Amino acid sequence: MTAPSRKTGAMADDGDDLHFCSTCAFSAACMQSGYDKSHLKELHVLVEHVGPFKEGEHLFREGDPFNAIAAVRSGTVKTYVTDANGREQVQGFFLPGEIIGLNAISHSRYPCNAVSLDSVLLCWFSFPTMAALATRMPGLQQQLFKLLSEDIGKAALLSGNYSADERTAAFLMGLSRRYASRGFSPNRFLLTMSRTDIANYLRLASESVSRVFRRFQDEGLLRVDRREIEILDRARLEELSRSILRE
Amino acid sequence: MTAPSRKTGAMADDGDDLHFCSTCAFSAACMQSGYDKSHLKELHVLVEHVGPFKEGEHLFREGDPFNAIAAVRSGTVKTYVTDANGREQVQGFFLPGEIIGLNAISHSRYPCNAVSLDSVLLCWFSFPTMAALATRMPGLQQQLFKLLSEDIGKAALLSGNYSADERTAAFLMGLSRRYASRGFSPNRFLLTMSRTDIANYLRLASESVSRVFRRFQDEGLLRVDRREIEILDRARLEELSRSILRE
DNA sequence: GCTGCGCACTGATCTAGGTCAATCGAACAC
DNA sequence: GTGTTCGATTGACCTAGATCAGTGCGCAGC
Repeated sequence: MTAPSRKTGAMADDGDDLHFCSTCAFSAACMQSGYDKSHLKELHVLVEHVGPFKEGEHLFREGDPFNAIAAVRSGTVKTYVTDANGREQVQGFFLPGEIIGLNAISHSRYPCNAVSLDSVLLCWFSFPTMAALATRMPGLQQQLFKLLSEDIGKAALLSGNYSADERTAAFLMGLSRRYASRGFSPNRFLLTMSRTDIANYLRLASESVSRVFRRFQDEGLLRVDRREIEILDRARLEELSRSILRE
Repeated sequence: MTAPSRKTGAMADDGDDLHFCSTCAFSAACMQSGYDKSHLKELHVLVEHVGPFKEGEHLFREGDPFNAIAAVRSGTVKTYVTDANGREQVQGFFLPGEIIGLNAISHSRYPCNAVSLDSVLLCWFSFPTMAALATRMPGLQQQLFKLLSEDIGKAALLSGNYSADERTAAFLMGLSRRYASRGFSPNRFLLTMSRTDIANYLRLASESVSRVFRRFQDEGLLRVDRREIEILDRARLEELSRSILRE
């Protein structure tokens, strides 16, 4: 929560027509929800644009008091906890447009750490303000319920007992779909995280991730060059990830 | 959602002072949230008491349209999905007082199956009504956010890569705490689910669950007799489950 | 150019837990 | 009582993936 170059009163230099940043999921949601100028007073304290965070900088740490959720504007954020034996358990990667911190509401503290993997820009949304606004904008309330509910499902995905191949395929297809939905190429993208991060996310050893990548490449499913990924056999990868991504 | 002996207009025979059933988490929440008689009109369609469901009967199935969340009044409910190879993945067990179906909001369909493990009584809460009410009762809205947020955390617990011992210990201590918080004995309780269900929940083979139970018994951590559990060395079990249950 | 550093990769082993196959035993029907 | 059934248990293997130990290699600093 200690952010560099914080801009209080977010709307200040964004122009009058853009009360939410273009990449935020809430933007559309709020517009659809009957937002109008009469809500402007709240909006002035609702959104706060911050960043850039440098690679390795923390957005918040486990135990920090919670009062805002964040939308990624650019870059990638990793959330993780450190378990009893000091091992890092990666909980998720957040791409532009995705929302971080919904799991912090219940205990009013962030239950995990969040760190930027590259140069990251964020919007902070004051949660109390958001909630207050939601009582007057049923569509916004519904959107929040929906986002929260989605995150329950996402968290459950990881928990099945799947093979290293299935996990890895699902990880790649998941990224591909998410990039595609933001208008990036679904078939060529850069991994912004290390093999170790991927492994900690998939509950594998980083060596296993290397081996699976290599085998996928040998079998013509994809091309891997360092952190560059090219999907070559989408159908086969979809097939492998079907049991995890469901449908 | 095809319920036996449904009572429409839930309040009918519950007495005027008890607009929510005593075991429902919402009961307290709504009372704290400024609930008063003026909300009575909504309440008449908000809650619907149903049951009993017999062992093995389904409350809902994957893909059913969602319009209500359920609070368990008595008995145990198991939620699960069936993966591509036909294996059952148990997502959770729900004890009296716990809420089922929050993960269905996002897609307006239940994403899993729910089946009763013994004789089950439920309250259904119409979710649209609940949400509408929440716009006028900020405390209720907050409570819903909190429940949803909690479920994200719960779903993440399973997903770590922990040993069979840790998983099993965490499962037992989790049950123990949940029973305790409902006023039951934390040290002696009956498992309402089969070894296979436990194994499918913990992502182990049922044989492994048997072996861990036996070893825990040999080491004096607990006494197991069929489905009866007695916790003997709470400290050691807490220790084993610490990395999963986190504090 | 060289050197050093940190990932990424690869190969050789090890092991936790899965799988397979019996056996046991409580609960129920008769 | 006697079967019968179905989950639980136990033992004997086996295997996916972890671990350990190098090796390779792009890149930054000089």
